[in-house]
Amino acid sequence: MKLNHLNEMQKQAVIHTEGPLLILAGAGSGKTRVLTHRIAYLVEEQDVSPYEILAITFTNKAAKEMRERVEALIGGHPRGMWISTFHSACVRILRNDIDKIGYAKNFVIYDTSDQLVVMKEVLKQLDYNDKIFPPKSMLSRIGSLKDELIGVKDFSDRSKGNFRDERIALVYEKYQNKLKANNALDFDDLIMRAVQLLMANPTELSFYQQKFKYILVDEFQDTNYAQYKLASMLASKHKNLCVVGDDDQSIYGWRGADVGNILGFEQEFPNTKVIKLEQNYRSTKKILDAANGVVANNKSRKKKKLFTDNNEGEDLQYFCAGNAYGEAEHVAKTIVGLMDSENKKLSDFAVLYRTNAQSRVFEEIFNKANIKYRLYGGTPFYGRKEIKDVMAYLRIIENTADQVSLGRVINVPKRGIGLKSIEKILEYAEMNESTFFDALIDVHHIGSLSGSAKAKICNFAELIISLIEKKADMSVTEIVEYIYEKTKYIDILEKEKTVEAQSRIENLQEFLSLTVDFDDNSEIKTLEEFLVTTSLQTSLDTEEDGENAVTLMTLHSAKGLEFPVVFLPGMEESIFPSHMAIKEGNEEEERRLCYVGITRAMSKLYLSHATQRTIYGRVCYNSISRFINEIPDELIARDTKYNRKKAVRKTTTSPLFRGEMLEAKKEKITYDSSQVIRTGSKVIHPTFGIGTVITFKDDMASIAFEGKGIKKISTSFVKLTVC
DNA sequence: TGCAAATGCTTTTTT
DNA sequence: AGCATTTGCA
Repeated sequence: MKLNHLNEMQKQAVIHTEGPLLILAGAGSGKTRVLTHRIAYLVEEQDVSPYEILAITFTNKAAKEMRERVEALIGGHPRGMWISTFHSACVRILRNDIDKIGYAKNFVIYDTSDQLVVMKEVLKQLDYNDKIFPPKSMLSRIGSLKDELIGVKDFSDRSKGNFRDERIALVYEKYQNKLKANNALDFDDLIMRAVQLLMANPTELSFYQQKFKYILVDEFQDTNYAQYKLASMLASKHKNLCVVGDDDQSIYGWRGADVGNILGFEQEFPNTKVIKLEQNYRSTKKILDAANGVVANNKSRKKKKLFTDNNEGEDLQYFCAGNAYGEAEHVAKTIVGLMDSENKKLSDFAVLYRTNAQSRVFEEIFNKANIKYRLYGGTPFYGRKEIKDVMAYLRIIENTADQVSLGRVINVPKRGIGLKSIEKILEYAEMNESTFFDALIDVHHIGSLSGSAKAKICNFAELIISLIEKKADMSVTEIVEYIYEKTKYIDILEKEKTVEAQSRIENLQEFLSLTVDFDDNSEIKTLEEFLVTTSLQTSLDTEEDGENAVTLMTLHSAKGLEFPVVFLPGMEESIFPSHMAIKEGNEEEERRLCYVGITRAMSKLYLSHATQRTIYGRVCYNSISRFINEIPDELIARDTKYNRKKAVRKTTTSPLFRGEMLEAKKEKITYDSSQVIRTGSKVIHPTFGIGTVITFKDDMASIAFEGKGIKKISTSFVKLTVC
């Protein structure tokens, strides 16, 4: 196997196969290449069986990519090798042996919205006020407990004496019991339960320890305690644990990721070999220097400095726009310009923003400018109501204990089973200590229900039963078609004749093409398998390859990707760094996020800032981001009259600081001065559309909009286009 | 039961 | 602003 296209450090990382290995891989230093070569090297040169290798990533996409690259290197299918995410590896372990910790093997996986349903029920039953115990924050608290492998018992013990925590411990207990009764696990359970299973069952643990002679973990800086524990447990026999990560790219601390796992790795694993990959192959010198300059401001980090043999490159471009629209227009113009002058393709560009809300303006402007884009994130396909409904039917068929799903669709589409009827069924179930589903079947014995209610419930129960009977000899597609047919879901939507209903129908049809794809291509074609893969899938996984479009995504989703030209808009205090981060003192993580953003760029980087921006419907005047000022001055070309010293002084905690407001207002008027608004002018308003100016004094205009009435508009706050 | 109106949120979100 | 959820009323 040829390794001569690897640099010295990369080569060492590939051939050092025995014992713990920590690879500190800077951005763009070729870590995926190292990982894949390492796996290929083990198989080809060291005669390691693929069966003995476990490679863990965080995303399905990364796992898929790694698998493909390994296949390309060894020229074939690595049979028996586990290349998977933490979660799917855990599902695999749990599927085999979860009965040993009191679950049934056909468990379902609950997503965030399912969790919320369960949590609300818990709080209701405990009679806790959901203002004092908000369901969402209860879930996030419990989530972090699970990330740290703190079970119900542990937490209840350690919260003694703390009034609030004692109560939360009850919530936790009840929540876990409910999940178990539904034979369901949430995402955090997947990891925690897998660890619990292995800890409680030495036979199973030693089976996996024996099996996995070589373990690799990618993005190690993003592991939480539970994931770390899982990896180290599995590796404790052979001690061939190779972890790859970059503490400077740790951006998921808020989700329980612990940089300590990477920083303390050498202490935890004696005789760890440490290899640093510091040569960057991605970016120009100037881009890299900018990234280094920013991240150097962080106090807690392993000292390192990326270098590159790449060209010096161009200056970074900085632009100060009047508002978010001006900012997006500038980006659009730059894209069009570069396509023209440098033959760039749409897919060469990425716009990376801090919050999803920022995408809207870009979408609007790109649509106007006829720039094709691909938006990542947002509501995932599987999160759509209609899709969740179909999935709920499927989940019930697989696991009738799943009350959340039953509750979800018992009256969807509407079949006249109301809340009161459901309560009566629940009562009956509780009295007889049966499941909700069994109560449905027994519906005739529920005296409190009216005859018509009984009939409706009976119909529903029969539908489910017929589905269960048929599932064995039907493909997933056939089952779904059967559900559509029997529930008349699509027919009912068609009668609505609304745009939403139409898009729901399209989604339901799209869902069928997913099931067809599954039926054709999946190795295991059971409904159970379909449910697992879909539960663990996200919007990021559905890629249309070869698509020529500009990428729009958050900085978080951009990790691991690269683009020739990158735009970082919204470089403003309280956007980036976000006001939450400033308030909670998480500045360093934001800075790392900025580092991630800058290092996505290969040859061109554009940063921008808008003096005025509407956030949550309020107009804000944010000062320029501290991160801009941390980029060495000589690397940036400033396409503006903006004065750096002034901005540094201007930085305040409140975005609505008075002085800034006045200053910004002045600037804004200059921005719009090319337009002449007078009585009778036809103007275009970004939200109201076309209108006619009735009166205009100072900067206030009364404008009549077609079908929207007369609005008073401040022309210095809203960008009006005169036509 | 079903709807419209009122209210409440809102950083990031690999699974 | 935009969205989702809850509330209040017919």
